[in-house]
Amino acid sequence: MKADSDEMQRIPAVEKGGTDFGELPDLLGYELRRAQLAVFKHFMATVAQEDITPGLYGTIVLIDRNSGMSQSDLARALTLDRSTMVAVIDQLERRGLVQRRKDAADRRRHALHLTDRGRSFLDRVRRRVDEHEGAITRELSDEDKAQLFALLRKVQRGVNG
Amino acid sequence: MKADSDEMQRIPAVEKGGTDFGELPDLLGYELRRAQLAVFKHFMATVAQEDITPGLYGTIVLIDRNSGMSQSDLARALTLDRSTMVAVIDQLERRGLVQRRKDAADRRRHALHLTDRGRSFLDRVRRRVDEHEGAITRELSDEDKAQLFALLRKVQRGVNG
DNA sequence: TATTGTTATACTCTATAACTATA
DNA sequence: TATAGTTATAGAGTATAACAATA
Repeated sequence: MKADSDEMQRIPAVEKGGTDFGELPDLLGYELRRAQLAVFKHFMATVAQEDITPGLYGTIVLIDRNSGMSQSDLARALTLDRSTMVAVIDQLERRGLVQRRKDAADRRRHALHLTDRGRSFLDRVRRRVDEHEGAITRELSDEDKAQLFALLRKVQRGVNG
Repeated sequence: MKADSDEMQRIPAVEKGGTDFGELPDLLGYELRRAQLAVFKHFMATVAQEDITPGLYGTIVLIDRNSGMSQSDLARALTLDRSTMVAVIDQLERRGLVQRRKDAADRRRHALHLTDRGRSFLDRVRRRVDEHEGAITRELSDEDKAQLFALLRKVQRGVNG
């Protein structure tokens, strides 16, 4: 099951030769996709100088909070295959943000740690991400925000549960 | 901070060796992503017999509503490159759902139309999609739904506007 | 010149299968 | 046997660049 692609979008009132091709139905999936895409784009613009993606950011946050966790732990936490983590950690290590350390107790494992540089990178990026978060929710009151989070979780409960 | 607070997003409770690696911060992007992923998965499961994706469904809906539109029109409506549409329409034509017709007025254009089979396919799938929509919103009251759509659009306005 | 459809190409993200080294 | 990390490979979805036909 893949193809979690970025193709589901509502029609941005496309005017071409005066023609408007209308919108897709009022489907929750469409609206979620659109919102998510817009937020993703904004994230990327806000942290452009740092060369990082939401996924990479999440990875670093997780390693910071769970120093010593293994790549497989991380893969499970992110619902990714462990083979997928390899290139991710490769990249972060190449950039000097993360370090793989042989786990003494279980030598199959790579204990993951942020480097000093990784920590200061995280601090810096976190400020940007906070800025981003403030910007994308600027139209929302505190109550709106709470409502939105609650509703999104309700949807997830409905879909899964 | 954290614990199983209702307001924190949980990483798929990864218990491995009794270890829980915690959660990512309460970021709207994460929550949107998770909800969207869950909904996408549910869509795919619901229409599994029909071999269609949300993107393909949207394409067919659009062609149905705008018979005769060109591939470029469609690309603009979906915010995709027109080169990307080629393979999409190829597939739908191969499956006998869509037809390319030379536009008499402008012979560069391919006027797109659903075939009879395409229309009955759409009818069939639409029933499934409605079913899907009902299922994923089953935890939501009508008011909740209206709220959620409104909030998602508010976010988009905040991000773009 | 500009636009439509097309091809060739490439990039990102992800998965599966199979290998190795451990356990 | 089972697990951790790795590699090779594949597939989906997308974009860019360039070209022929047409406007």
